[in-house]
Amino acid sequence: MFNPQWLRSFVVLAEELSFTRAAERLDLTQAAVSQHMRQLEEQLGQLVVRRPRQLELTPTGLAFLDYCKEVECADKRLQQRLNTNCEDCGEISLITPGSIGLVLYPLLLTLQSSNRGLIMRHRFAPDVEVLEAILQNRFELGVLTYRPDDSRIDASLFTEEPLELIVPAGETINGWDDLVRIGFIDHPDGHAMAGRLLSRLFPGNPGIRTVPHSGFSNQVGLQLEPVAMGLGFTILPRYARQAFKRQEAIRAVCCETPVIDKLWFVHRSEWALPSRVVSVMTYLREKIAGMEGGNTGIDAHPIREVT
Amino acid sequence: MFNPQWLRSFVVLAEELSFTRAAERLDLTQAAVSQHMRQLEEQLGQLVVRRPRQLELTPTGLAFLDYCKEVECADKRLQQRLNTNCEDCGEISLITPGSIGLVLYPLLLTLQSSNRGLIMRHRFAPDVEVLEAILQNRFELGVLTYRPDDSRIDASLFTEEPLELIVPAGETINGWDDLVRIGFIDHPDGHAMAGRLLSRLFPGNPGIRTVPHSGFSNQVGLQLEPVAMGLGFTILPRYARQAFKRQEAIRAVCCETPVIDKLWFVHRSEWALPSRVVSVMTYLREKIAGMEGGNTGIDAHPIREVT
DNA sequence: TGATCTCCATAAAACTTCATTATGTTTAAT
DNA sequence: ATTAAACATAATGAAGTTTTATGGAGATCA
Repeated sequence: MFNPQWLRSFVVLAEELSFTRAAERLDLTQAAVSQHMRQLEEQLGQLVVRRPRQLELTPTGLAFLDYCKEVECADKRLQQRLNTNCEDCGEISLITPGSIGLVLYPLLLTLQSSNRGLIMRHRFAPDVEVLEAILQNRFELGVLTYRPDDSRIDASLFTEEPLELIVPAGETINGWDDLVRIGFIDHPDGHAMAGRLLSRLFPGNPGIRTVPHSGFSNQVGLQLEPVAMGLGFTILPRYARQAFKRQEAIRAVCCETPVIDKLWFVHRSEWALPSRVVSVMTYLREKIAGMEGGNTGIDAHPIREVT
Repeated sequence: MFNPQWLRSFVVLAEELSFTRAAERLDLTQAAVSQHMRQLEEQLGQLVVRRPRQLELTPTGLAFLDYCKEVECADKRLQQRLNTNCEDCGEISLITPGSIGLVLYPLLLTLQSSNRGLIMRHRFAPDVEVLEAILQNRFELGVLTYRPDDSRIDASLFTEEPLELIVPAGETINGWDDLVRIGFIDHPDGHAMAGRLLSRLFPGNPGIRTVPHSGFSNQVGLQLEPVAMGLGFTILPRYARQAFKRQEAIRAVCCETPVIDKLWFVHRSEWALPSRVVSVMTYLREKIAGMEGGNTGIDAHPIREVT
C-alpha cells in the first residue's frame, strides 16, 4: 500500500505530464512531487519516462494508474455508504416476519421506484432470526412481534395487528361446529395463534387439536389460497390477509375484544440509525396507519359467543 | 484516502477484536494501534464499540472493513500485473497483421489452454495501426511486415513469409493468359502483393490491372474461400494460406526466386519486455520454425518463366 | 471487599517522515 | 555561448508517528 499523497501526486502527474504543472495543481513544490515519484518508483520500478519536455508513462505507470483509479472508486463507494445523512440514497436493509412483510415489501418497492437512489434489501424470517440478524448487524432494521429484552436492542412500537379468523367467503360461522366442519389450514404459528384467538371467540372450546386439519403451508403468501378455495379456515394476522390478492374469496371473522399483537421496529441501540432508515420507518408508519383507517375487510356483525 | 498503516492496523484489529493482540501481530505497541484507531475514527466516526473484553465493529466499521478488503484486492491485482518475472501468468497483448495472425492466434490459444494463468489479448490490424498501438502502449508486442524506423521501437526478426500465387486446386497455370482466364480475387494489399510477385513470376507482364477482377474481401480468413470454389486466383503471404481449412481445394504456385516478406516482432524499446512476453515470443518462433520445415504445401515443380 | 490483573486511553519524549528552500544538471532555444 | 525551462538532489525545519510511561475502568480471585 502507498501513501495517499503519493497517489494523488501520481494521478495529477499522469494527467499533466509535467512535474511543475502537477505541483502547481497540487499546491506543492515541484521538489515534493519529484520526491513522491522517487518513493513510488523505489517500490514499483520506473513509472515515468523523463524525456525533455515530454513525459510518458511506462506500462508499470499505466498499471499503477489503473490501481489509483480503483482505489479512488473504493473511496467513493465508502463515502457513499457512510453518508448516513442522505435520505434518498444508499441501502435499506429490513428483516421482518412474514405477515407484515407481505404488506411492507410492496410499499418498499413503491418507495424505491419513486426514489431510485435507494436500494432495498428485505428478508422474510421468523422472530428469532430477525433478532439474531439485528444483533449481528446483518440488517439495520427489523420488525418483531414482541418487545425484546436486550440492552443492545432499541424497540419502538410500529403498529398493531389483530389476529383474524379467516374463512372462505361463502361460509357462515355460527359456532365451533362450523370450524370442525370446514377444517383448519395450519401454518408454523397456526396452533399458537389459533389457541389465543379461538379461546376468546369460543370460550371453553375443546382446543384446535380437536379440529380436523385440512392443510398446511409455511409459505405465508400462499396460506390463504386453500381458504379462498373453500378448503378450510385459518388464523392469521390481519396484514397477512390484507396482502392477499383475491379478497372476494375470503372473509375475516372478528370478535368484539380482539386479540391484538404488537409489532415493534427493532435496531441496535449502540449506534444511531442512518436518516434514510428513519425516513423509511416514518414512511412505513404513515402508509400502514392509512391502511388501517380504510377498508379493514372485517365482518360488521361479529358472531355471538358460544357457551 | 487513508494512511496505509492505519488500514493494516484496522484490519488486524477487526480480526483479533483486541488492541493488545492486534498490536502484537503488527509488531507495534498497543498505544500505536490505539492512536491509529483514533485517527481513523476522527475521519470516519466510531468504528469499534469498546466493551470490556468484547470489542465489536459498528456498521461504519463494517463498511470500512469492506473498503480495506477492496484496497487489498486492488493491491494484489497490481502486484500480479507488475510481476513481470512470472512466465506463466498475466496478460499477453499482441497485435499483428491478418495473415500471420491467422497462424499465431490458434498457437496462442493452445498455449493459453495448457497454461491457464496466461490471458491472451490479440488483435488483427494493418501495419499502421500495429505501430500506433505499440507506440501508445496499448499492446506490449506487435508484428510488422517491415522494420520500422523509430528510435522508440525495438524490432527483431520473427520469420519470413513468401508471397504465394494461390489458384484453385484444379487449375494449371502455364502462363499469364491462365491468370487472365480465371480472374483475380483482390484484397486490401492485393495490388501491391500481386505487383511484386507477378513481376517475378511473369516478367514483362502487362500488370494486374489488366487481369479481370472476380472478387474482393477484406476479411483475411475468408479470402481463400472464392479461390477454393474455383472463382479466381489470389496473391497472399504463405501464412494466410497455411491457416486455410480446405487445403485440398487450393494450390500454391511458387517461383524459384521467391518474393519474401520479413516479419518483425516490435515493442517499445524504453522498457524491458515482461519475461512472459519473451517466453511467448520464443514459443511462437519455435512453432513457426517447426511449421516451415514441414509441409509447405508448395508445388514441387515450379512453373517455367514466361517470356 | 480489597488486591490484582487485564485492557485500553493519553501524554510526553524520541524518532521518522515530509515539504520547503536552495542549488545543481540537462536540454532546448535564442 | 547564453539563457531559460524542467527535473533531481541536499539540507533544514515542520509535522507526524512510535515508543515509553502512566492512569483509569472493569473483571477476577482470595
